[in-house]
Amino acid sequence: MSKAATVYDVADRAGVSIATVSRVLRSPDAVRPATRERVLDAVTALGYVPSGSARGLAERRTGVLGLYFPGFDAADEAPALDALSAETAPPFTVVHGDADDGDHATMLFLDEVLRGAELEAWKQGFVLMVGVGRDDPDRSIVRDMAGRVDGLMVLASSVPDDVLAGLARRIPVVVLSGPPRGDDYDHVLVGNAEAMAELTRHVLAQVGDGPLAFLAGPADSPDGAQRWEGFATAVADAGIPLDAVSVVRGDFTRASGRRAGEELLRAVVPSALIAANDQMALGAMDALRAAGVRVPEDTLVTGFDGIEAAVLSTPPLTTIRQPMIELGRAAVQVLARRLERPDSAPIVARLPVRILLRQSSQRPS
Amino acid sequence: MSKAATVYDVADRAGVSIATVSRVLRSPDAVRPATRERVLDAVTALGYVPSGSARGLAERRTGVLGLYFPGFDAADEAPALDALSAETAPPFTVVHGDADDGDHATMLFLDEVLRGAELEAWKQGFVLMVGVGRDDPDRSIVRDMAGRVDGLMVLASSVPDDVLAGLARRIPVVVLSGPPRGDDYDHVLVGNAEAMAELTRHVLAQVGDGPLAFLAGPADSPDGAQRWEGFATAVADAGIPLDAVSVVRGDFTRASGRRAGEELLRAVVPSALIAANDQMALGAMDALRAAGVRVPEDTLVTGFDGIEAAVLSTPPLTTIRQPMIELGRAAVQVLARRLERPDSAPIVARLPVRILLRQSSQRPS
DNA sequence: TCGCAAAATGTATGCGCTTACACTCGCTGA
DNA sequence: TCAGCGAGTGTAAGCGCATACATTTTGCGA
Repeated sequence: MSKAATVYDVADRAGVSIATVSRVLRSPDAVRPATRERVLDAVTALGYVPSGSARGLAERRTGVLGLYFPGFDAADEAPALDALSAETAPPFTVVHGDADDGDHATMLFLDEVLRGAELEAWKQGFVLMVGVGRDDPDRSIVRDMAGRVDGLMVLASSVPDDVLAGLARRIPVVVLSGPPRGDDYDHVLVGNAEAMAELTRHVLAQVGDGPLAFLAGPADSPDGAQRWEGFATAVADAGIPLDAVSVVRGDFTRASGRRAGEELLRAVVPSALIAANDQMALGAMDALRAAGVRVPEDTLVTGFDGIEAAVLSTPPLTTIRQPMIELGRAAVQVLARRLERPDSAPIVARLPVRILLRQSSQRPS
Repeated sequence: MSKAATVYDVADRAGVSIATVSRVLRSPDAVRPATRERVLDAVTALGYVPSGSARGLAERRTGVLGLYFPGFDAADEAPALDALSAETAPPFTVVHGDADDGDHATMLFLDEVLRGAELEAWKQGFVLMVGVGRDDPDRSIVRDMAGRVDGLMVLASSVPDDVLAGLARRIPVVVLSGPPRGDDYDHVLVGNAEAMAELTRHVLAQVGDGPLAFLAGPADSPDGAQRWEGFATAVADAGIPLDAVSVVRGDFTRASGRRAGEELLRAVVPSALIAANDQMALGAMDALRAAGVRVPEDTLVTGFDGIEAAVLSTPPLTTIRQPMIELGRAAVQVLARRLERPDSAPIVARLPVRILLRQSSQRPS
């Protein structure tokens, strides 16, 4: 790590000017093969790696795209870890039984978005920088990132409107999966409401006007709202009055789904139970099973998200899978396009959702 | 996006020199409150965001850490996606049944490492840049990253030795979870072998010298090798000759585990079956169940990885969970330490693994 | 052999910021 | 009253690279 070589060092060693060194790296055929060889030899000999900062400054573009996520509260309360003094720790610990991991779900989705973004960024020749939103008054990660990247992708509502507007004055911004708002931004949307409506129709087609139940998410969840909306649309379209539907609200956890299921059963056994996410649907199925209600024979159940546990449950849970990987990829594509055509009209890309029909929603014939 | 304001613009508007602007941003109390106000006003008015490149160049450090992963082959063959022309696509598609997602597992682990790294990077005031290794002859992402970051974390064997050595001359490098090799690098290790040995002892304590089976991974997998090693150590220590163990090799998939299980059963019903990963263990349990062999009454089974399906299986599968989040966090800590003390001796952090004892390995009393 | 266009290389400037150093004040203590 | 001082601010020199433009070299035809 001896002081990092620069173009000057390479130029010296190869007996050329720095311009030639730069050219060898940027447009190799602009320099005579013999010279090129000399330079490349010097490069490897010195272990030269061009400074991204200097490059970025001179080129006026960094080749980096930023992806900004809302924070996972859970992670912030992570226990302190001191790897540096862990030398004396035992190489393993034994755990009997298992604590429940809790709200893993949304994190997994974000991971997929990230993977998609990384993949596409690579294809387009960009590098990816990631940031997670945490409520830090003075040190703002988004601003920080905005100064380092050519374009920014933000998950809906992870950045306050005014801040976002400020950043958009400097670099292109694309908003992921949130409703178009301030709207000079580019957007990538997912048709959640439409898919939920379709799934609801699928269920209604089987249960006719039997008693219907909806297991809603927290009142302040935008996702939850969208899903309710799709459901409500389909129900209304079918000519069923919305107040004929039993609506119970949970908090997206399996436990809350279980409680909701028990609550529902005290009144009536619904012909179909549509949940705003998989965890709650699974919890409700627990409650149904405990009460001796069979799924799907007596009650149809559907979820939303497509978590792994949904395919492993008995019966397997019908659900809706958002194209998270594609979401990430699409965001990068949109951003790349925007960068090459800064003045074109705002782009809105809309991605198809996958409805996974499984046993829990198929009444046996 | 009107041409991005610079320090000069801000200085002009505030009626000060650029040095003062810089000072307001870097060390606010070095400037008189009144002046500071004027500058800050100008900053917000212009939507000024400092250029990371210029800053990095002047400061000779970027404040960015790089995390480099081995590539997921699966992702590379991802179908083309053209989000920009998707306007006409249907908002959803319906899928009956479900394709198996395949080797999700390792990706999930990497996601966790990433989360850990991001969390810790934030705590330490860094931003994170991620890169995925893909075999691209000319365009090398690692080099690219190396030029943009203050330090680099690489997953074991995702970077050829010679390349890594070159990069290490420029910036600090820490290697994650791989055996110490070239070794001037800092390392973060996980005691997989030790944990596997301990788990094996736990099993041996119950089955005595009953017939033992080991379900190995592919011959070329370093992970698989480590796990075998731990197992072999414990077996040898118990005075059991290694050739008394039935060893069957799989490829880490559930299907291969199932085949291996069937193969084993043709010879003998083992008292315990220790698998090199969860997928194969689950596959083997499928085979055992199909053959009417009860777990854990007749045969104890253990896995490795701690995937979600392992806790959902019947019976729940005993397994070993690597501390992936901590791995990421530790890597950042090590790197941060290295950056502030460039000349201290190579750091080796060793993280404890968690052994999750569940029903599949507990002979009922 | 010489002349000239094209190819190859060198020179010099600027990208936007940090920071060492120089400078200007308004005060303090002698 | 004035030297001396420190706080506050300005000036200017890079940081390492890309690149427009100037200069040299090469290749080729005459």
